[in-house]
Amino acid sequence: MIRFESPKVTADVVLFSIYNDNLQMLLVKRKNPPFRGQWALPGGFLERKESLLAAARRELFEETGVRHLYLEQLYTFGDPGRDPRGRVVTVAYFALVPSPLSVSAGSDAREAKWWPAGGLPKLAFDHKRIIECALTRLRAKLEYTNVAWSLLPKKFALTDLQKVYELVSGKELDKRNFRKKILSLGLLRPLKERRTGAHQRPARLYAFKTKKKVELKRFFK
Amino acid sequence: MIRFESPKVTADVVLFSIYNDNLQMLLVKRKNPPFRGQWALPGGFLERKESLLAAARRELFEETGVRHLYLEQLYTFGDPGRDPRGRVVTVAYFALVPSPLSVSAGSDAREAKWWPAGGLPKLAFDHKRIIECALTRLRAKLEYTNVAWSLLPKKFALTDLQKVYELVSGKELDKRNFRKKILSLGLLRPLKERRTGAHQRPARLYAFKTKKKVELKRFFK
DNA sequence: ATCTTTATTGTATAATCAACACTATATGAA
DNA sequence: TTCATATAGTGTTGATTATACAATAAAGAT
Repeated sequence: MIRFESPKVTADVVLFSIYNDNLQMLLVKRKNPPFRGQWALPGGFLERKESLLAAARRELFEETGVRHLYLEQLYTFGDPGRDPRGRVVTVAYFALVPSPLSVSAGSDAREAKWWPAGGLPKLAFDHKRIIECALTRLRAKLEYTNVAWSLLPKKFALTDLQKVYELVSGKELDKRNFRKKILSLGLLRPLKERRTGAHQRPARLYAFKTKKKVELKRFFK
Repeated sequence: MIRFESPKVTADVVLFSIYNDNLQMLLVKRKNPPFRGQWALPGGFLERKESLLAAARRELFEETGVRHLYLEQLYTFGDPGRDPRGRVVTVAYFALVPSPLSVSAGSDAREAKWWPAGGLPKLAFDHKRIIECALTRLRAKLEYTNVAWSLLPKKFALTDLQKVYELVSGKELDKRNFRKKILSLGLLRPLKERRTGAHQRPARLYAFKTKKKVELKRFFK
């Protein structure tokens, strides 16, 4: 029934974060051919007795040192010819970490770097397509789930949350309507604490009541 | 970099249709071990130089003779131990065909049969889980896309469309509100034709203006 | 005090959703 | 030809939700 040597299977991860007023993505520089020296998604081959999710988690940890994050399967890419070494089927994952995140310390020696979603370098393999797929998914999930909240730290101001929505969707939102809607969901707990900055009124901080995934009614517009 | 013999990759398909007042799914009886004689999803190993989508399409055609249908990637299952023969990664697809569909003529000699979603037999491998995943996807997509329309023939009455929504979602819908909403989308073209039945007023038939996938606002409730 | 910067709050209008019941038109039987 | 039956078709009202829009509050720096 098996008609040829099996494809190789990899797990690759599209990791998003927000800092510097930008939606950013983590890429690593390839140290081996093919595409040596080019930027690519972190990822690698599935190990024996390892689930796909575990492989994604392991690869990400090796590159970034990050262990706890939002991680879900994105899509599987398996067109013949997408890897010059031979048949490779890639199960892509989609991940979110709160900003700010220092990512320098990968145990893997590869260079890892955050890139703004708007200004990515030339990418190895079909990784451009995978990233487009991830961006589409992120924007879509923003509308009907609370995943975007994984991009924030434990304590945050409502303005921060609004910023996440604006940066990901690329649309400006009305502050009053945003706050009304978010608060009406009843998923945020206001904290005693405030955050103060230079020359401004201090902002009240909030925390999520739950870390669980929630399905919302379609969100904005 | 490759540490062990590669996993095998299969494409399996969860095919839905509606007839007999039921949401039905196509299963095939396995003629070889493992799970010989048990029911399973149609599918099989990826061929050389064949894309994942092409593999799903080919497997489905071999089992059912169906060529034109709605087909999208569902999810990839790769836990170690899900196939007793060894490591197998399955890319599952999700398919819809209009009813009624005669499916008897698979070129493959395997027995194929439609089963109502509510009364499935014991299934081989982890196919029960895959089917649950597909049902969840179908119900979700019903709410914010027009995919469910792939379950109808070219010409249909509004009652038929409502029936699709009711059978998939398991909820009864108000006839007046349903018709208002569907027609307000402007995606249906009323035909001259009517369909007549015994002892009843004839129903006007409609057709979809487009076959393309459309993203809708969240649909019912 | 005053200036600067960001935080916070409410209202009026429009659009959408949800609940609800009767009339219309065909067939077949009396 | 009338009647019974079965499904098709149609509007209104009240509730909820979405949108548009601008002034005041609190802190730090000078």
